[in-house]
Amino acid sequence: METISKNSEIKNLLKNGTAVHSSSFIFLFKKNNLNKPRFVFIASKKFSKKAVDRNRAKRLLREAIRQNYKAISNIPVDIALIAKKSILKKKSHQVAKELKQILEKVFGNQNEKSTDFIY
RNA sequence: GUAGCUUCCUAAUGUGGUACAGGGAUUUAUUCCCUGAGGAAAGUCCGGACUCCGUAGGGUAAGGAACUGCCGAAAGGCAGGUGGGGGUAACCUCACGGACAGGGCAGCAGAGAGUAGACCGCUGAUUUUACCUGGCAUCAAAAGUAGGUGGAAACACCGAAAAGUCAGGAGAAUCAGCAAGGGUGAAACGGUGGGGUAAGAGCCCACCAGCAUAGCUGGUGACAGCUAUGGCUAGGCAACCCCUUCCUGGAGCAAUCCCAAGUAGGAGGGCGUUAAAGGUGACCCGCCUUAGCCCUCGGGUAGGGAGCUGAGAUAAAUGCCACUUAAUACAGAAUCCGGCUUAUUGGGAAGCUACGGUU
RNA sequence: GCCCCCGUCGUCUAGCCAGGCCUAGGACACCGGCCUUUCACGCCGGCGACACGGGUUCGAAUCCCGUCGGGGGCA
Repeated sequence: METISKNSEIKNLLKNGTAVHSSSFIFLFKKNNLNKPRFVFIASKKFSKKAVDRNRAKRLLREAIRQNYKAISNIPVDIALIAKKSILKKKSHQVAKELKQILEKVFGNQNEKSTDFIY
């Protein structure tokens, strides 16, 4: 999976992306010009003072994406996942399940051809 | 055996899947191999390396350090010394130059809080008292007073008693001496005993504590022990200012250096020359302001690289699911080292202490 | 990551450097009472804090050390 590397692109995504809230994270997405998805995982210092907590939150989100990567591997979209505090109490499979529900809600069935309606 | 003290070690180079980062080999669909968080990586409390700014000498200011020895680049560590505090003990813990250089502080209480002080108290002298005890005297004085009688009144007559003196004691006042005792306080200018004295006091003496000086012994040293002599006693706070000795230039890898789009602007040169742009204005004239285009130059933004690593990223890698086990907690590298401090689980090692039992 | 600053009632603050008068003052808020037909204003009274743990000192909100929490700057 590919991450977004430029600071300006991330700021653009955070400013103009569409947000979907879940209990343990915020899902932000925006169409890009590539033919594959890109990701960014965010856990700020405000989220937790401890570096361990921030690292764990980002790993949980990355693991959730990895488990659901097949479903969105062809969709050209930039995705930001912003951690919420409650994610630290959850197991990895719970987070993956939450992400799966959101992906189905936003992008529909991955076999469906037209994803344009969401934009 | 139970309870405890001290000093340490260890974080599966675990197994099987499946992902991630860096490197290497092979190939250019790839596949394989190696390496990949900590004892605190943390707090950023110290010190150093490194880099830039400064010219770094001297002085001032500011900050820091301060018993001894060893190690160390320094912080700091280890061992020891002296003096406090805690624990039955093993042991733990705190402090460490100077208060005769100077300034400052000490509420309340208390007589007095700094070369201080006299409240109660102790002592002497003088004065005094209708006090007490004892001796002496029973004269004088008190007194012709109190009181009584007579009288209308003036007045006349009768007519006491205590308070005496000396000595001692007691009380009071004044003056002086004292600092032993009481009491206040966190703290009041050595302790005990004897002599001494009007009463007392290092006033004198003995012993003890402590101080200074000298000597000897032990120790590398801080210091300890012993002996002699001296003078009789010296208060607390420098984590208040301060004094003495020593140390410190400032900033920090988001430091710093290199490469370097686009846009705007700067400098130089050329072209252009009364056109153009902007403002005023509903519009025109008019008025005001400024430029335009091209080339070159360096500075420099986004971005990239170096700094940067036998972990070494730059939106930032160690994850997830099972298994075995005592293996969980605290917790995650961003320039690197050395410390300090704080957080913390399970297992293990060595030495030691107290209590109980057995031999 | 590196470097600074600050913690006092519910809130904003005074006191801190220069220790004792601090059982910590003031304003707003809150509670009760008075005033008013009632509310507001006003008056009176009450409740309420030195971030935490050690140390220095006779004595600490104040001085020293260590934790915890909050805020800011630097590309």
